Amino acid sequence: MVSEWPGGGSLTLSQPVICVVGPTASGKTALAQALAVRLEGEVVSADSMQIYTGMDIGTGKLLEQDRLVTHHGFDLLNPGEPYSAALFQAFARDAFEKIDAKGKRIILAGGTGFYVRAAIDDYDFPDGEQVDNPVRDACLTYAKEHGSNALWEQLRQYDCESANLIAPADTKRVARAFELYAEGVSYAEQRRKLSTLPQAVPALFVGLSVDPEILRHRIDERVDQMIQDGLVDEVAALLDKGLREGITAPQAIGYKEIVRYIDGEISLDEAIELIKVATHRYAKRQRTWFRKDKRIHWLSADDFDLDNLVEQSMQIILDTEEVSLCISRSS
RNA sequence: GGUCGGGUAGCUCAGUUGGUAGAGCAGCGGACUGAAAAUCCGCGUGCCGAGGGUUCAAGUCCCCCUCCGACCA
Repeated sequence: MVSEWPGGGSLTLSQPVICVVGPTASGKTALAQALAVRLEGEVVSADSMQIYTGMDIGTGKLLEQDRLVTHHGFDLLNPGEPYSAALFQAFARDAFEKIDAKGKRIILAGGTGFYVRAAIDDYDFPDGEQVDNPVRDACLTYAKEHGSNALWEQLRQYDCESANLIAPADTKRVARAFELYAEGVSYAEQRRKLSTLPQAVPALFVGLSVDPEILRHRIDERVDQMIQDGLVDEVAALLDKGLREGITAPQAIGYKEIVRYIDGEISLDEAIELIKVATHRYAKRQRTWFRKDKRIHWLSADDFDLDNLVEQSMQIILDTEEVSLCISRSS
């Protein structure tokens, strides 16, 4: 029964999803796989960039020959195709049910906080155009011609409450609020539900935390390693596969900078420096995002000791399930 | 050795006719319901290279020392 597990949930699973979260370069990939091996499970990757075919080195995707268990969420699309949190939600839940039906454990490994929440929590994405939304295009065109402030003023005319929740310069959200308005949905109403959003899927969370200074060094080394591993060639190959035409993929750190280098806009050294800085900032945003989620059990990964982290994670998993059993017996 | 630049926030630099300093980047904090590795919001005390002098008042003018760069020997 679903309600036996923390958070309850509307998706019926025999065991809770184990979510491994944390900033980039914290070791999520390794820990998730180790746990999957230990628990006879499969890994679902909640990563907005690893879903793209051919984006391997720059996304830190686990190499095919290194995969010891089945991984889901890799290589779903070509870099020219757009994607969204709503699409990931559907994909992830479908994967959850299939893995669970096989009697296997589900490990969700995610650096994309929004995707993790979309998969686990009860986010309700209204029906509508998944991609290439005409309302969005109209908004972006309007903002381009009249400025982002003018677009925001327009939103205020139609949906004042939502407009007040969004910064005028945050064009993406202003446009999104317009899309929702066109579908008869209030952005403000959606936002209001956020704080009390229930879980839709039974889950428990393990987070890897790394001292910011240590993580920064680790990131720098990882970026240098990516260059040595052939990131430039990888990006060059992707240009022939529509990387420029995409909406989501060209935003990836490590890719947009190398494209500028290939275009002769900046030197390779400048590109490498930009990648490092962008990754530090990304890690910072991930820290902020996950920090506020009180469900997460944090483990220190300052000095990455996989066996130790697996043991600590197992303890958290066992403890949580014991508590759940007690609750279900007493109720 | 000489001449000219320059030494101001972690970095790159602004600093008007002398009134004890401010931008960008980084960093830090935050937001986040269909692009999220995206988008956006907030946070700026630092012996103004050292010492001395002029002045009510010096990052700003004068002297001297020191370091870096360029040029001339």
